[in-house]
Amino acid sequence: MRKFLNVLKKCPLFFDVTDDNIITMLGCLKTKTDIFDKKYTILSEGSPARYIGIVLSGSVQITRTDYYGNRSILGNLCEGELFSEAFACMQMTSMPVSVIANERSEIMFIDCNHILHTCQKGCPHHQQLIYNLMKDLALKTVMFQQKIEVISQRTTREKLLTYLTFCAKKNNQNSFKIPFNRQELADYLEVDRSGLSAEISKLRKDGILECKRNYFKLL
Amino acid sequence: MRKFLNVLKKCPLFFDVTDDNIITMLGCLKTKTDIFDKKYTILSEGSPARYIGIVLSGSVQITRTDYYGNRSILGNLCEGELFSEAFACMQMTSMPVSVIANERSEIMFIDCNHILHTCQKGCPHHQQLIYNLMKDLALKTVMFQQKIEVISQRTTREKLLTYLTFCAKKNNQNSFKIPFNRQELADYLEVDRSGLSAEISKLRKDGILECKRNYFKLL
DNA sequence: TCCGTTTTGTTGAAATTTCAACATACTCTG
DNA sequence: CAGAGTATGTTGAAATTTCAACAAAACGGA
Repeated sequence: MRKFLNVLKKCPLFFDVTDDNIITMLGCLKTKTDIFDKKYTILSEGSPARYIGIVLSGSVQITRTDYYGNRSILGNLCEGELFSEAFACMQMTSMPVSVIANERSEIMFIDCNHILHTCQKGCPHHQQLIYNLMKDLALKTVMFQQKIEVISQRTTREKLLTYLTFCAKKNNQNSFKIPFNRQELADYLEVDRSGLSAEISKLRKDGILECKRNYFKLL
Repeated sequence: MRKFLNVLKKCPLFFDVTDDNIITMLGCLKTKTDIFDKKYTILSEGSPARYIGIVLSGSVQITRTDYYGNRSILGNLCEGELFSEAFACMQMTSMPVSVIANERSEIMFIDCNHILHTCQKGCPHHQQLIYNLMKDLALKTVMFQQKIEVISQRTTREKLLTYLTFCAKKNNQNSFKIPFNRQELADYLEVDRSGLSAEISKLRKDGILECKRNYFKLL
C-alpha cells in the first residue's frame, strides 16, 4: 500500500492526516484493493452499496442507463478521488449507478462502517476522517448541482458552453482537456452526439472556441 | 423553542437525540430563528454560506436563475427539513442558489462551525449530530441524482413520468399531491410551462394519468 | 505502412420544444 | 358576488433536437 501513499495523501478522505497515521489507519479500516481492466464494471447498478471506493490509479466513470437505453454519465473520477461514498453512508440496498473503469485502474475499497464507527484502538485521527468524509459529501452535493446547472440549459449550445466555462474556471485557463470523447461528452450533457458535433462546428465557425478532440480553448 | 420540539424531533439533524438533549444542545449551538413572509428571499444567490437552515414551519424552495433568465427549481423543503447544509459545511463564499419562502415560514439558523467542532462543554450527543449531518448530506446527494435522472430524460413526457413515478414511490401510492403549481413544476423539470400543460392533457387523453391542479393519479 | 476499427463530422427528415398570444378556469378580496 | 388577478390550457409557427445513415479522420496493431 505504501507505493500509493502519495495518491492517498491527496485523497480528500485523508486530508490533514500525517503519512504515518495514514499507514496506521489503513490497517484499522481493513481496506481491500483490486485491479480492473479497461471497460470493466467495478460496481453495478442495483447491487448493494457497502464500500467507499478510492481510485488509486487510472480513472473511472459513474454511469446510469435509463429505461429507454440512454446512457447518462454522472461524472469522471481520477487518482485520489472517492466514489460511492454517499450510497455507502446511507447503506443503500440498490445502487442507482454503475462505476466503470475508463482504463486499467487500481481501486481501494473501505467498508463505510469502519469509518463511521470509531475502532476499539481509538485511532487519534479517526475524527479527522469523519470530518473529511463530511466535507467530501458536501463537495459532491455541489458538484451535482453544477451538473444540474449544465443540463438544465435548454439548448445543446448553452449546455456545452456552460460545461466548458466550468472547466475553464476549474483549470484557471481558457484552454484545457476534458475527460470525455464526443460520445461521452454527449452522455454527460444528456444530448445527441451528432447534434453536439454539429454545434461544436458552429461554435468554431463563429470563432467562439477552438477544439481538437478532447482539447478545447475558449476565445 | 420548546413549541417546535415536535418539529425538531423529526429533523434529520436530531435523529436519535432525546428531547432533553435537543433542548440542551440548542443552547450550545447558539441558534437563531426568524420568520419570513411568503415569497421572501431567505438566502440569496451570491451571498456567503455560514448557516444551516431548518424549516420550523411553512416551506421553502431552492431556486437558481441562470444567465438567460430561466428559473430553475432545485427542490422544495417542508417542516423539519434542512437547507444550505452542504454550502455551510464547505464554507462557500458565494451560494449558487437562493432560498425562497413558499408561504409564511419560521426558520432556524445554526452556525455550521458549532456543529462541526465540539463545544467546550462536550455535549454527549454532539457526535450524534455530526453523524446525522453526514447521513443528511449523503441523502441530499442521492436526491440530486434523482433530479438529474428526471431532467436527463429527453422529452417533456418522459421527464414528467419519471418525476411522477418517483413521487408515487415516495408516497407508496399511485395518487398524491405534488408541492408545485404548473409553472413551478415546469421550472423543476426544466421545460416550458405551456408544453408541460399540453403534455399533461395528452397523458390524460391517453388514459395514463388523472390530474387536478397539484393532485395526480397514475393509472 | 497498410488495414480494420473507432471516433468524429455532416446532412436532411421527422419529432419535439420553445415562444408568444390568447382563452378559460380558478381564487381571493372588498 | 363581482371583479381583478393569478393559474392553467390551447394553439400554431419558428427554432431545436433527435435519429439514421453515411463520409471523413484518427488510431492501433500486424
